[in-house]
Amino acid sequence: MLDIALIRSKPDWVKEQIEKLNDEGALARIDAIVDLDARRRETRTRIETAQAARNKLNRAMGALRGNKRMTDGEKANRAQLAAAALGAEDYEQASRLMAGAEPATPDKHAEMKAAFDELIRELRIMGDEIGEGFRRIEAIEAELKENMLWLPNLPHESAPVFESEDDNIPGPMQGSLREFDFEPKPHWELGPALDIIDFERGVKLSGSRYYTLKGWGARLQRALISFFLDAARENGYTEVYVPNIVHGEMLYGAAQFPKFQDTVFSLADEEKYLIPTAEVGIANLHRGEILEEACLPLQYVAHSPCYRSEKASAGRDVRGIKRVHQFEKVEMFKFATPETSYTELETMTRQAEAICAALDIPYRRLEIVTGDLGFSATKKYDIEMWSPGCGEWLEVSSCSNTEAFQARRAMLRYYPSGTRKTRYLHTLNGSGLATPRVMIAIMENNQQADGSIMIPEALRPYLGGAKRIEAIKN
RNA sequence: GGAGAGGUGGCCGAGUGGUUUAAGGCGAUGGUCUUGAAAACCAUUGUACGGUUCUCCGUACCGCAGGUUAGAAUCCUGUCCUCUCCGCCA
Repeated sequence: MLDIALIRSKPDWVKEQIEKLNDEGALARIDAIVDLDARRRETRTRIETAQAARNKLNRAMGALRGNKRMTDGEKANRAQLAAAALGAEDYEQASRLMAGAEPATPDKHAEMKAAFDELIRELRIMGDEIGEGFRRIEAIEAELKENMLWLPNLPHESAPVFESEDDNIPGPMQGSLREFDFEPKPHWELGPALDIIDFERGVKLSGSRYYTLKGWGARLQRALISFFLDAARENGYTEVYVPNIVHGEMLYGAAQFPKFQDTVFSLADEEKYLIPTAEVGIANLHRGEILEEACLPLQYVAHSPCYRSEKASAGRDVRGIKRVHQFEKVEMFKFATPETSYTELETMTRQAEAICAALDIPYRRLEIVTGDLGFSATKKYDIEMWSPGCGEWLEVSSCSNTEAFQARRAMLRYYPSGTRKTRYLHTLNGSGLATPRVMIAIMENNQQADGSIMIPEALRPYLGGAKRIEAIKN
């Protein structure tokens, strides 16, 4: 979520920022938000003032009824006078009467019960009006929140302003392209040929976009996961294992919901969901807590399966394992102060690149332009590996700073050193890395003329020292 | 899955409808005292939102959500979670 105070104070500036994004409809929400916010504050101030008066009167009521120094006649008379004052909406006068501060005439004939009933009747009228007011505030705030939840994050000033993903700015390729003296095959041919990816049986089990890995395929994936986790740990990230099934609230916290609700799988008999990334769990780890600045930045890494329904991508990338409903990913995540978050983003991105370099696969960094930033990032870098079989660049990592966008939703805060004033943390996330696409890149780059695949040196310790996935002899 | 017990501030813990502030303790922070420290004593103590503007004031929050009441931590209903025992299970 954005800072409502920022929208309130600089609505036109916020609109200018949103115009840089490729997000139809977000702009119109700003005017609605400004209006709802003004109504919310006006109503809240008015109703809370009335509530303050009522609280005071209710306490005075108890004090009057229980007062041991007053005669019943005086109490009855005071109740009568107070009820009249309430009828005239003079709450101060009524309070003073009940507290015994104003003179009253003890009246032996006044009926205690009748007098108090009258007073209670006036208080009930007041209470009904206030109740109605709070219901109105709730409705306004629900609408305001709904609008806020649909509003994307604003781009950082350093994000290049262009329209779409076609304008993303590629950096120079790192590493060297393989030179093949044969036509390199795509992984959807290599996998079945080596009997390490079985598409048919995956489809038999679960339908399209599911697959099974077998033998070296399954082992290669497991090796990659271990390698990625070790690399992150060496960079100072604490390894965590998080639930793969979470409350919907966590998905709001990580800013998947409400906008991307239909990309997430939900459970049939519970209000819980399969995570689309381990980021969901990590981002909410410190939900509702207030951290001390001295422990920042907090760095976590987690491996998890990622479940994505991919409804919006029907028909795209239908061959192979580039876009599937279930895959494995190692996710890096940082909680940082606003002062350090952008240098932390650079560090994290370089760490993801270093993993690509260690695997000896040609890769490049893509600077994401404002029109392709997505919903929650202020600045983003993608890292792509070249796949000679598919003939395309594969996104294997995406590193983002969300500033306080997730922090406001999940209540992630810290006390700056020496103060007790809370501040929102900045959160950063980056894949490090995602397995199916890295496997594609390894298979397609390292394929040999005889059909075998060379295993990157960095992975060999995880595979019993094996150097190569041998072709099947016919 | 069955039975029982419970959920109150950073922590422990009191509080069964009201005479305006969730008692008390621990911890933490600041101060006094001291060469320094400890001890003792004094003071302070959460979060969000709104108003005010640098200091306060107000509202809400006692797991969560409803309800009863002029008034709820307290009574009622639902729900979630934790613990203990039993059953099942890797």
